[in-house]
Amino acid sequence: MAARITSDNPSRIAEAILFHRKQSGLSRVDLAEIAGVGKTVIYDIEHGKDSVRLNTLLKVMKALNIAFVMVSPLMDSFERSGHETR
Amino acid sequence: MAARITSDNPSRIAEAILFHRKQSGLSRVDLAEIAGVGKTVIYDIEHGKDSVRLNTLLKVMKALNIAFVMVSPLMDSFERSGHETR
DNA sequence: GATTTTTTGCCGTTTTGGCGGTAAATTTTA
DNA sequence: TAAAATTTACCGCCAAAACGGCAAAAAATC
Repeated sequence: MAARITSDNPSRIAEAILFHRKQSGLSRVDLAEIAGVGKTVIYDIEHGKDSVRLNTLLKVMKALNIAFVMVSPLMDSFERSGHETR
Repeated sequence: MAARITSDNPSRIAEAILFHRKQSGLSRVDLAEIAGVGKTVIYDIEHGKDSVRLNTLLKVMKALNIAFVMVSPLMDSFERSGHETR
């Protein structure tokens, strides 16, 4: 239920996006339209481009029902300091 | 141990990064140098700019020991289809 | 297996993120 | 509480991300 991504292996994002798109039976154009982005950036993401913009990736992830989660040892106390998880 | 971020509330990234930087006792310049990015982008991230580039954010997150995780119902079968979590 | 339809790959243009420099604000220290 | 040191805010320039358009490749249909 979780694919850990670091700055060492951001290319796994590519694989995950491609996998989810295929499972959803969508073409790149379909996904681009649903996500509200251009089709080129879908191509870019699936080819491991890690310099895509965060908001663009988040839109694509949302279209594929993938959540972005930040994990760290300090995150517990962060969330307790007034920032709930919705 | 996890802060869920969606494309609806990417501004929580800002809060999380700020919190971690402060806990680490780092100035923006310090963090920028450790992460290997410019100081301006630290400012941008902490001010909720969600159009930063993914690789830049990943560098900053790594410097703060924060992992990026993708979560979805399909992720289990994705990981079993030949893509292990390292 | 030829034709049609769909999907993918990539190019040129426009828009914008990231950078260093510098000023303003804040904090520290004497 | 004034001076020094540190941190934060923001500007203009340059490199590059995102876009639409179109060609090539692949898949579907007959």
